[in-house]
Amino acid sequence: MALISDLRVLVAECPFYTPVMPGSGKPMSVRMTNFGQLGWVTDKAGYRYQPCHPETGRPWPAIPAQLQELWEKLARYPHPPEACLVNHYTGKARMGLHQDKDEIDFDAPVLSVSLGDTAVFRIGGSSRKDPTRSFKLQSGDVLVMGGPARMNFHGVDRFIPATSTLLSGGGRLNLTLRRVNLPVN
DNA sequence: CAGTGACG
DNA sequence: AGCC
Repeated sequence: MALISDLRVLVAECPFYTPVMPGSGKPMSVRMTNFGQLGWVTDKAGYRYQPCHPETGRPWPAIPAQLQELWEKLARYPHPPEACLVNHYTGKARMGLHQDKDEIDFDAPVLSVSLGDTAVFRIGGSSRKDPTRSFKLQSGDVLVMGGPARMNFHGVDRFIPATSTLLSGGGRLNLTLRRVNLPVN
């Protein structure tokens, strides 16, 4: 897969870092980096989108063309993504139920690409108390959260080790393409 | 309070 | 959309 070799090169320029929770500074279990004009970051000060890597200070590299094309095909949204959050799951990494709500444009979908080990994904409704269900997300699966599902709570319970050989070190990579700001035109 | 948390 |  050509995307994987691209990703290796890009991640070398914008290394994964360990994000921490606002206020508490508690480290999250996933490691993160971003591509695109804007990247989602979290630190003691809060959640936000910013143009540069919090540790290197360099701008995030561009979103790979292959991912841009995937957005064009599947997002059904007439403007390009501005951000690609890259989450790396290793060991006991998980992601609790949350909403993606730090964007301004809620009309654009969030498009997620799973790579590497299979994830046990969980999704509920737009209210925290809505019932949830879980299903597996395999390497190569693309999930579009758009329309009424845009604000659904979702997370990753765990990943299942050794279910893919795509990533040399094992683990799971999740790429989420997002639009952040409202389009100007 | 917490919390992209634990639990579902 | 939030609301333990």
